[in-house]
Amino acid sequence: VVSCLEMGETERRYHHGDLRRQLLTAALQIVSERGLEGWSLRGAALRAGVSHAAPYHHFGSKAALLDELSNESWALLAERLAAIPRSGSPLERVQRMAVGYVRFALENRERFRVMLHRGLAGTPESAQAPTALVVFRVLEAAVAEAQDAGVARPGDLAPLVLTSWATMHGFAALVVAGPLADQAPPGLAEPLAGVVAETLSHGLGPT
Amino acid sequence: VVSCLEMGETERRYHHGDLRRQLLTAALQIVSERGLEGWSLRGAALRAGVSHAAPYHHFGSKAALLDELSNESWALLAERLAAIPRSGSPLERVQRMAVGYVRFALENRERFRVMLHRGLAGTPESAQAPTALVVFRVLEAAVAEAQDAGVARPGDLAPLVLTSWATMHGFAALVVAGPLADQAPPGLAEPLAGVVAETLSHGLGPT
DNA sequence: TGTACATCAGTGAACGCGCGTTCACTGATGTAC
DNA sequence: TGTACATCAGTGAACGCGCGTTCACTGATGTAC
Repeated sequence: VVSCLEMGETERRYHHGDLRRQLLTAALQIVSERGLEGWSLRGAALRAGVSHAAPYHHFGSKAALLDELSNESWALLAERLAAIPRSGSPLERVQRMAVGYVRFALENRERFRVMLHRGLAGTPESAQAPTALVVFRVLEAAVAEAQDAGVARPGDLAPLVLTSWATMHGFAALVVAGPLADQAPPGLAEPLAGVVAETLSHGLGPT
Repeated sequence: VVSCLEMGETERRYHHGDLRRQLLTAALQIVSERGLEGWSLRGAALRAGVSHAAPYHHFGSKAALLDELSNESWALLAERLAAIPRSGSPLERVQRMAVGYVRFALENRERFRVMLHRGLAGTPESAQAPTALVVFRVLEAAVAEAQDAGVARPGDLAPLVLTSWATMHGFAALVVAGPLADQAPPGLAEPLAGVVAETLSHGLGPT
């Protein structure tokens, strides 16, 4: 008997335990090719090489799959921001986080679009918020360190964190899925993110 | 013969010249009730009290109606920002623009959602960009005035404008259609926008 | 002022499509004895 | 080590729906003479 884990990537069919993952990446691919309106559960199943009813053994509904994709992406972004090393001033770290945020959005356009989409789609966005707030926590910790080091303005933490998040998120949104998309040469967005991050970090500094 | 203009609001049927407008507001209402996925051309026609084929005399397609709604909303926002009076320091005006931006998004949630949606939806967002960039121009002028007055950091204008736009847009997006929506008590968003705007304006200031 | 006519903005029937979801089924898997 | 059996993860047919869009039509409108 050959164990599941020893089977080749493509020859797995029954009970491979991988279909869930494959459906998620299939959905992501379709989104990147045909846009957010263009993807369907059936399409994802087809691309995963499986009947259109199969997804229902892994996801309760179309929306559930998209939610999972969104939550996973927020978590990925949070991980990435948290992994930014503590070298130099804590404010410089926040600055690097801003650039990392934008780079994440640029490198994972579909993921970022899905993340934005979930807030937009239904009125009950209850499922998304908790995961996305992990990003807030990561930023909060970084800004708090800057305050402790005396390089950020003292006082209420929340406004500083919100300004940081807003600036990163806004720039990413404008550039990846907003009016600034395809507006400038592709290589320009990241250096621009750099100077935007500088301006932000200047704004966080003491008076 | 009774002229079109003299007819009552509801009794207009043929050639009233108003259906275009009615379809737009109907679409907006449906979006606010059922979300962006929930609206349809047929639904808008129904709500406007007209057959489902009638819209095609005013809009080439479903997407065209949505584009018009988006462009109109961007223009509305730009107008509103431009109308903010020049009292006090030019930086304070930018600050008031940030608050106005967020307030616009909060007061016109559906419009703002449509604006965000157009960037997300199709890959060819060619139609949206030009109108949306009017907002950029308005901010650009305001920040330039601050530079001229010596209250904003001298040098490249673009990074300062982009940081401003990103911060306003990001905060609005987070609060109206993002993870922060329905996260805090409704009345909290606007004062928060105030302090975020302060932090932003501090960031624009000279070193 | 009256009449003929082009144009305009509606109507309603119809087409065709892809979709989400359900259901009874079947074959593979892993486990208890 | 074999065997019986519960469970699991697929299949394919089917349901029903609402949608965007097209088309031939018709009645209202405004205009040229």
